[in-house]
Amino acid sequence: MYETYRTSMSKKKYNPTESELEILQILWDKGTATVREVHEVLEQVKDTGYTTTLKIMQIMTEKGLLERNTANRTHIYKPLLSKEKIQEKFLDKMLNGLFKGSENRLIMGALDQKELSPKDIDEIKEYLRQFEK
Amino acid sequence: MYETYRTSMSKKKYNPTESELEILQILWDKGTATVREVHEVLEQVKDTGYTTTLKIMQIMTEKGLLERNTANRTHIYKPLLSKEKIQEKFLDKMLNGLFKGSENRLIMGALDQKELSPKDIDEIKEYLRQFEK
DNA sequence: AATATAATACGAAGATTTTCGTATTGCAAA
DNA sequence: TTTGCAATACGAAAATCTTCGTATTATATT
Repeated sequence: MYETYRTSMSKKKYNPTESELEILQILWDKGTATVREVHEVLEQVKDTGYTTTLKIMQIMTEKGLLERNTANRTHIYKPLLSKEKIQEKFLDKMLNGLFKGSENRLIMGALDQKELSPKDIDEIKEYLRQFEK
Repeated sequence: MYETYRTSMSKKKYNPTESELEILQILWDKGTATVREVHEVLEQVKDTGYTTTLKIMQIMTEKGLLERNTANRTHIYKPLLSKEKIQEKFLDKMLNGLFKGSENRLIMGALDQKELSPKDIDEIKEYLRQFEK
């Protein structure tokens, strides 16, 4: 009933592609969804066909990024990796790549670009405290 | 003497690929370099052939990512986009993509992952001040 | 029951990126 | 000058990612 091909990808850390990431974000948001549901959100942002979305989600399942319930004719998909996990992975890549040696530029850049709420600011200040000596 | 093909890519914001990014980072570091020099750094990290590096750098020049001085037989390459510009672009992508809605998780994640020096911390604290109303 | 609708499966074409082999040529050393 | 090495040019294969058309089948509608 539940499928999750993971043949030969067990350990290999898998990097979602651009398209896969878009789909993951929709699934994280919804928790669980059918291809149709994902596609309806996707096509508002991107000009793409239904079978394209389907195909990518099928491939993602093969890769072990998604799991699907095939009990009914209309399959229901669920992400296998948490948003937090993937965020961490990408962040790590940035810090050890593009921002290596200028890590705090990433932090300040983020502070610049986003209007953070006073609450966010406080949260960050509080968070900073733990690093002082 | 100086080449920079920019045919038909004038406005199109160009996204460096994974491999291109690796090369850019070496060039930002060195300021200017030959293919050989770039390749010698690259192959310490990655199993790759000389002509592969050459080819990619040639393509990058066509794309307008690099400029090369062909006065001598051994060409000298230089990045055309600043590290800061690209950093900003990627950061922007993260904030509007993966981290949309949880922007401060990016900041806190960055604080976690890197051991920031006390100097960095102070800098960030100082920087934060400007956002408090 | 017949027909229409909607879903999956799947192969293959397209597009992009990456890798590599080979040809050509400049330059230095013998 | 001849030989050998190092550099570029370039095409094409390989690999990966994306898109799409078509076939098949389950479910709903009439």
